[in-house]
Amino acid sequence: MDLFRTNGFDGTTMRGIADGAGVSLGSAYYYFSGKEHLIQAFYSQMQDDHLAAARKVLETESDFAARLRGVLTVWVDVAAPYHEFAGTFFKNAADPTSPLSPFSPESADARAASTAIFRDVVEGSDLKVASSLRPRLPELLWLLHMGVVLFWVHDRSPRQERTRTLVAGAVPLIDKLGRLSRVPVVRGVVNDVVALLDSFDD
Amino acid sequence: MDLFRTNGFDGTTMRGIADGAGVSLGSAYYYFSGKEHLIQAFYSQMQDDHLAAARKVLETESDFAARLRGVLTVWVDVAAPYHEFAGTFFKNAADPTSPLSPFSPESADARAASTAIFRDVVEGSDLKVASSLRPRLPELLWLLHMGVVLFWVHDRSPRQERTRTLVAGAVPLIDKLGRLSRVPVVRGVVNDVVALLDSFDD
DNA sequence: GCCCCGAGTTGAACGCGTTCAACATTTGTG
DNA sequence: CACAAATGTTGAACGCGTTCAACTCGGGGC
Repeated sequence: MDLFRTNGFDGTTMRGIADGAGVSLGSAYYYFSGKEHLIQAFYSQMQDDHLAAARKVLETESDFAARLRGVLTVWVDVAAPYHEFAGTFFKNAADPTSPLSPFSPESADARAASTAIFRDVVEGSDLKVASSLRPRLPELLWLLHMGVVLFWVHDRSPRQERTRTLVAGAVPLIDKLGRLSRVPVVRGVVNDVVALLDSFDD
Repeated sequence: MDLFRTNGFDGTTMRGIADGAGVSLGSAYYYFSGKEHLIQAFYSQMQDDHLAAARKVLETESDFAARLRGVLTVWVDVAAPYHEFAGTFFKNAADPTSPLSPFSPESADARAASTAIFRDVVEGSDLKVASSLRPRLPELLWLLHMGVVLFWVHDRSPRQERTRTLVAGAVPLIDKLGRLSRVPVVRGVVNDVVALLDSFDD
């Protein structure tokens, strides 16, 4: 971890890692199938930290907007230490053939765990949305989360303030949009959107 | 191009490229600063092809939905030959430190050219949207395009049919949403969204 | 005591992307 | 024409991720 933080992902060598761990190069490969595998460790560590931090938020907040904002903001906090080399980190995750991709079958568990957080965000709140939309909301919020992550990766502002501002600004809009989804004129389009999502469920 | 198509990005070696071109390894590096640079060639080639194909669509269609759908579908057509190794292609593009990232300063020109297509899509049509939204629409459609690209990269269906279905299904919704944006209740939220976008224009 | 098996360890070796000092060729100038 | 500067060209060399045949070693089975 120190090596990655100091030298970045590409700057850190397997030989350096082996040396640092006091083992030979070959032994490093005995325990980790490759350099990518080391990222997995980060990935699930971050996920666990986020889950724990999110739970704390969800214990204290009951308002939907506050819950959503809390969960998203807390992710920025948890991910902050890794921001510097998050680029090369997510570079590998963007490869659809990589098991690290958030859309890959191998990530299904992690994705489900993450979606569960957002299900909790919705279900523990008093949010009222169009009935057709409700069951789709957790995965849509997860997608929003992925969008925030993408923004965060490209965010060069100190302490990732821009990402925090984005979350603070976007969440009330999501909240409003949720309410709006029940208005008759809007509900029609919302139902269409949900129908489109359903059609991709094979 | 043949080599990339046959062996994928990682499977293609600079030595192989040099051999195939009948020059030495060193010469390959004289003309291309690195393997990444070769992707740039694809990138702009595809962009040019898309621009040309999009223009043809925009010459014949006047309805907004038809124009948008045409431009997006035509991209899938243009990109189809490269779909196999598009993964490793976009893997590098996802790195925010890479000049290949669609959000990087180096891609500003390409991004502007692409956004211009969508400006044409909007301005050449009879679309009526909330006045505040209109100037933002081109970049929002470009963002939609990036979403389609992301979906396309992960699309394993033959001939990328799923992506085409997505476009066919999503475009009418965008169209409806555009109309909806003028309805008083909705307009408020739309204005808020635009205000949020504006606030990130520093 | 002996043997063996499997878990753990090692560093040489491979192919890769990339760099670079040396060389070859073309172009411009007197 | 000469000859220097600019423009190409080359393959050896470097460091990297990764592989693998050879090795060490502890602890059962007889």
